[in-house]
Amino acid sequence: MPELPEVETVRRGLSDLLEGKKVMSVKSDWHKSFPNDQRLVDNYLIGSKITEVKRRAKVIIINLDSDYCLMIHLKMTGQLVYVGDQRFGAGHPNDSLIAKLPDKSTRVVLTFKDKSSLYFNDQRKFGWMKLLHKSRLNDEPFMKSVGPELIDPDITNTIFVQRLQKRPGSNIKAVLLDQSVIAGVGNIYADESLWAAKIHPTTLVKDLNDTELATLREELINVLKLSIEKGGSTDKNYVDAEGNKGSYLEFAKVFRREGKPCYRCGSVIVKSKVAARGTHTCNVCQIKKKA
DNA sequence: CACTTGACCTGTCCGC
DNA sequence: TGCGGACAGGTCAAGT
Repeated sequence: MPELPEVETVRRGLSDLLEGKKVMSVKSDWHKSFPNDQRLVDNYLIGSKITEVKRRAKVIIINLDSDYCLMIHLKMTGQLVYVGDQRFGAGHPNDSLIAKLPDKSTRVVLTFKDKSSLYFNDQRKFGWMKLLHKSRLNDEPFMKSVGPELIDPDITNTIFVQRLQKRPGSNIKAVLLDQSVIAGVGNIYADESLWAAKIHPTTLVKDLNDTELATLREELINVLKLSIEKGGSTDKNYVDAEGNKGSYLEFAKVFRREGKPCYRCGSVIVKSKVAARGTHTCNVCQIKKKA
């Protein structure tokens, strides 16, 4: 999906657009995208007002003024796009996307009292929107296992290193992608931060010293913060709450740059498979290390 | 237990 | 133009 910067960008947009909106109706024609009991939907979603839009790792949480909330995971291709009266305005930059909604990727539509709507689009149907009692949120499997986020200032380098070193025999990229170790990093920002830290993705955690891990942490934080500033990365599907694409990939150093020269040394960026994911590296700058 | 692979889906692109 | 296969930003369950 969208990784932490994309989800945070969506959250910020929705927070401005949705707070105070009263839900009037919900429509979904793909059960796995909206796996909720109709009675609960009728009693605790319809007629409720949105009070707050939060994020934890790559999950969005929309709090309602009932005791319930919506927990949303966008997975690979999910979008949450709000359409208000700009659909009818002239010259809006996103007219083309917004005017077409709902489209064939639309899985759930929430309509509000003021006639505006929130579209949950998800081409690949991996994502979901669950209505949960607020007190049960932390019983969800994802919430139970999810680790801390590096953009949280309380997560010191010591904590970061301790968490990674619980997986000494795994390659560093697989560990960065494991949400129970560190939350929010996905394929793009794993590749970007490893390039910046000059670490090859197949290097085993136990073969990295404290200096290298400290550098990796710094670079992860830099990459995540820069991407949030740029509104995230749009590779194919990702858009924010108003249908805008993110611009981070214009600044990417390796991701999707296979065949192009490394910005540091000029060698050709190559694509391989690590941890079952497409992986971009400069194999001159990023040497696989063995202790 | 630690770690890796397949499954969940649709759409697109590439080679034959 | 069609068809098969690989691949796509994520996470689980099931395998070794």
